[in-house]
Amino acid sequence: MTRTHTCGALRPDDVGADVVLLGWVHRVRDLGGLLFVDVRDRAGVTQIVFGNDDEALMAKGKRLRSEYVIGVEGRVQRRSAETVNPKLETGEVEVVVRKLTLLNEAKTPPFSITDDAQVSEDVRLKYRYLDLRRPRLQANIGLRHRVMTVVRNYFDANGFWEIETPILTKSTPEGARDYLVPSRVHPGEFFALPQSPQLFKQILMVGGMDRYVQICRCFRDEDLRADRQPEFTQIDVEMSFARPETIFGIIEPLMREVFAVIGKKITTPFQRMPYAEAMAVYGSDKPDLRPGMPIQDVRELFRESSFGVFKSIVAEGGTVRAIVVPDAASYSRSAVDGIVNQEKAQGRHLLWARRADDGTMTSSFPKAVGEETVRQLLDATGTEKGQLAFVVAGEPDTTSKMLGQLRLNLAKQKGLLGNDEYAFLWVVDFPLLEWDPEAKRYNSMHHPFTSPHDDDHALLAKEPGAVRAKAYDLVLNGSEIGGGSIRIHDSAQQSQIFSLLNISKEEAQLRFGFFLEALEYGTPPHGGIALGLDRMVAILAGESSIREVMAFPKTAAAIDLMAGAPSPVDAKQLKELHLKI
RNA sequence: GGGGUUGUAGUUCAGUUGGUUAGAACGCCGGCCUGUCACGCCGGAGGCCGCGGGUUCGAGUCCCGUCGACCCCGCCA
Repeated sequence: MTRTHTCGALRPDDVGADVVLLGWVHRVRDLGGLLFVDVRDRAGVTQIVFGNDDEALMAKGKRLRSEYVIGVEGRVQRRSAETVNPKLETGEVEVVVRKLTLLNEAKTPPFSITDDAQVSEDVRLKYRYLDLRRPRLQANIGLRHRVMTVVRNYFDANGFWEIETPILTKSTPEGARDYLVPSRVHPGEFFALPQSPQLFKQILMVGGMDRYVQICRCFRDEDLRADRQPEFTQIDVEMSFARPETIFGIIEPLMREVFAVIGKKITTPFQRMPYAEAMAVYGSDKPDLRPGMPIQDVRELFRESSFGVFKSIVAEGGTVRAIVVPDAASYSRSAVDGIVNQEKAQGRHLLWARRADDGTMTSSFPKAVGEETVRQLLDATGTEKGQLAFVVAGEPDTTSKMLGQLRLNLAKQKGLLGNDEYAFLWVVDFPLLEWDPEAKRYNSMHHPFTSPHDDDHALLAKEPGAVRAKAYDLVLNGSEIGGGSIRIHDSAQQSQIFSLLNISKEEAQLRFGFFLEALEYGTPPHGGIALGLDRMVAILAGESSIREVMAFPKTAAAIDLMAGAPSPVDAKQLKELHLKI
């Protein structure tokens, strides 16, 4: 039996044709002398009909159950006007069965193969092969494929070569925890799975490959989240002779093409925002611009104010910050108190002030502060009638982070995170280094191969913490979907950075010696970026977890519920690998 | 590592102040039914109440522990 059409293909034009459909029994409707079966495949659902003129055939049809795999030979027939099903793409026709072949039986599935079936995620993950049959995942996985195809074609058209890099590679114990693979041949030694092909792609630039791209799997042994899996897929990009603008100029049109896959037009160039501004105004290095509500600094109002608490915080170098909630008329006093109490439970003190629709001011500021100060605050923050301002005082960093979280929570509650809105943003000018107070030393914010900003070279010796990096993150709707940098191509500068990071020559040699040596053989200036494919596709699909766009994701405990991995192994295997548990 | 939500039939859930035989819907099985499409109607089966311990005359319900799922913080150069 050879398939002539998919189950989503037949239309009135096909009436009279003899066709063969292959697929799964989606639903059976047995009316006694008449039997309808919906046959489903990746493309859709088609109704087939058994009449009782052929008793043997009817009897065979009546034995069909959900998810049996069948082949159907028959003639396409137009449905009468009353029996057309407008919910089906193929609903104007049906196939009158002439021959039925049972290709395979199926156990009764634990959940029905429809999107409306409510199933807990552990059941879905255990029976992932059934979950994958459902329209939602079929659509998501199909979308993922189309995005990957667009990406490959785009980079090919722009002169990039897709080059594979090793999966078994060298552990570089900075950054995330490595997944290790023991070497059988070399007792006591290990490969690591790549956290990203960082060094290899840079060496490809040394190797004159000029433009590299790879849709590659990366591995990080860290705790999971809705947007983090231990293995995930990056669109990894590296270009010789690149400046940040070169990278933006390649990625922005790519995003246009990717979003065209779901029929969305996005505007380029994307907004750019220095890291410092993102932190101050949105309390995050990956701000979601959709809900508005920027954080405002109102410290000057309180420098000489009658509000002693705020005044002394400002005097000690702290700050006072606020966000204004629009359309807050619906917020009852108890709702506002609820928000304040929630913050209080986390040890954070939140004040508020509002203007009612009639202009009346109310606030949680102490009486002694006075109405005039509250009015100034509302004026300064632009809080209009029907709006509400939340205010917090303290260290700049803490206040911003707190208000940043609050604004996201409020936005979520108020439904301000439009699912059809795409707010792209380049966050630029990241600090090169961040101070680790415990270890009392600097760490790379991005990675140790990131080039310092041209204007900040002089600061390297004097004030390393103030040096900006030529690093950039691509942020979409509050999700970090990519990050990259221009790299150091000069081995002397690379050594300088290592010494700032307190990595000794010997240590650097041990960890990245091969890479440092490569830098000495005529390395072109270069830079790149890595985009998180899973996160990108999740946003395109409107999913809140990347598990919904991966065929075989792991649980929050990093377990594959279907395959049952990880699992113990034979003593023999351990012995060969020179391992003892 | 920490915080929160959660676990009862195949699935999703209900289950009162601790009290007879643990319910519903869908699914499943059987019967009837010639225009259904979430077919309908009639009947039936189906439970280690996650697991272990404790309190109690008595535990799905209370207590302790443990395991799994999800979300968040830490972590993720």
